[in-house]
Amino acid sequence: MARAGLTVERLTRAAADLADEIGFQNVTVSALTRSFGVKPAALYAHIKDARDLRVKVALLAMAELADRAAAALAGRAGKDALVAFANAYRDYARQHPGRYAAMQTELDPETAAASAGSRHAEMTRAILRGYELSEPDQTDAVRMLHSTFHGYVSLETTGGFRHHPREAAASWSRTLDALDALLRNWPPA
Amino acid sequence: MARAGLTVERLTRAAADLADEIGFQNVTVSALTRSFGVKPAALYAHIKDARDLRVKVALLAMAELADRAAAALAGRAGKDALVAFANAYRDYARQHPGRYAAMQTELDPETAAASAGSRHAEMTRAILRGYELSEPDQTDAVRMLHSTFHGYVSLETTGGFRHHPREAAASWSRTLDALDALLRNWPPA
DNA sequence: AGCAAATACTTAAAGCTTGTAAGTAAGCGA
DNA sequence: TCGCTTACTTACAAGCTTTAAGTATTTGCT
Repeated sequence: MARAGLTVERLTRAAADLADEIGFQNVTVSALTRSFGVKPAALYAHIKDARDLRVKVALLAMAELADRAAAALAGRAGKDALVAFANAYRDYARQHPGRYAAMQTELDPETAAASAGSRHAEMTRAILRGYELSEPDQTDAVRMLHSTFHGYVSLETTGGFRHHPREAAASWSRTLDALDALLRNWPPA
Repeated sequence: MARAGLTVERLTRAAADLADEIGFQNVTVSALTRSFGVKPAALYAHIKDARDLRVKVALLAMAELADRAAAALAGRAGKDALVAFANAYRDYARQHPGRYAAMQTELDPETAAASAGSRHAEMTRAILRGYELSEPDQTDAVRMLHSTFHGYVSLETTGGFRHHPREAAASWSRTLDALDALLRNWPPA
C-alpha cells in the first residue's frame, strides 16, 4: 500500500478545512484520518493527541487572520485602517467559521504568547496611532475594539441577529462608524 | 435499591453546576449520571439526548442571567442602568463560566425565539431609552452593546487579556464609560 | 544494486463515550 | 395484597481516543 504522506502541516490544514465544512466540534481524529485514507492510529506519529490537533488549528487560523489583517492594514490610517482591519476580521470569520471557532480554544500562556495573537494586538495598537490615545486608554481601547469585533462576529455567526430584519452587515458598518467616532472622542478618566 | 429521583430540572441544574466546575465541554452524560449514582441509560427517560441536555443548560443560563439583569436594571436609568446591566452580565459569566459557555450553544430558531434571549434584547432596548436613539440606530446600538459585552467577557474568561498587566476590571469600567459617551453622541448616518 | 535502518502505517486492544432495547424492581392506587 | 406504572439496570452496539506492537515501505549506506 502506498503511503499517504501525512505531515503535521497537511494534517493541520486538512483539519482546518474539515472544521470549516462540518464545524470545529465535529472534527475528530477518526474523521480526519478517514479523509486521508489511513487509520486513526496513524495520526499519533505526527501529533500528540486530539487537543494538540485542535491547538494547531487554532494557531493556523490566528496566523492566517493576522496575515489578512496585516494586508488589509497596509498603507491605511485612521478610520480607513479601522474599517479595513475590522472587515478583514469579520470576512475571515464568515468565510472560515470552523477556523474561527478553533481560535476560541483556550491556549496555555506560553503557547498563547508564541501565537499570532500578539501580532493582532500590535496591529490594533497601530490603528490607534491615528487616534492619539495614551496609556492606559490605549490598552483599554485595544481591548474594547477586539471585544466588539469578536463579540459581533461571534453573535452573528451563531445566529444571534437573525430574529430581527435589520441586515447584520448594516449594523456592522454603523458599529464601525460608532467606534471611529468614539475613538476620536474618547472620554477622559 | 432506592430511586435517585431524577427529574429534568434536577438534571439540568446538576449539569449546569457540573459545567461551572469542570467546564461545559467536559459535561458528559456519563459524568452527570455518575453524580446521581445512576447508570447513563437512566438519563434517557428524562432527556432526549446529549444535545437536548446541553440546550436545556443553555436555556437555564439565559433565564438566570436575564433574571439577574432585570434585577440590576430595576429603578435605574441612563448610564447607571448601562453599568448595572453590564456588570450583571460580566459577573454572571465570571461566576458561572460553564453556564456562560453553554449559552453559546447554537439553538434552532424556534427554541431561540422561546428563550430568554429576547428578554435580554428587550432589556438592552430599555437601557437605550435613556439615550434617545431612533431606528435603525437603536437596533444597531443594541447589537453593538451585546457584542461588546459578550466579546469582552468571552476574551477575558478565555485569558485573552492576561498578557498585559492592565487590570481587566479597569479596562471594563473604562469600556462602559466609553459606551456611555458613545450612546450620548451616536454618529449620524 | 542490495541490504540495513529508519520511517509510515496497520492491527489489536482497552477504556471511554452515546444511545437503544429489554428486563427488573420500586412504589402507588385500588 | 395485587397489579400497574414508573424508574432504573443490564446488556449491547457502535464510535471515539490512545497505546503498543507488528508489518511494510522507503531511505541511505556500502
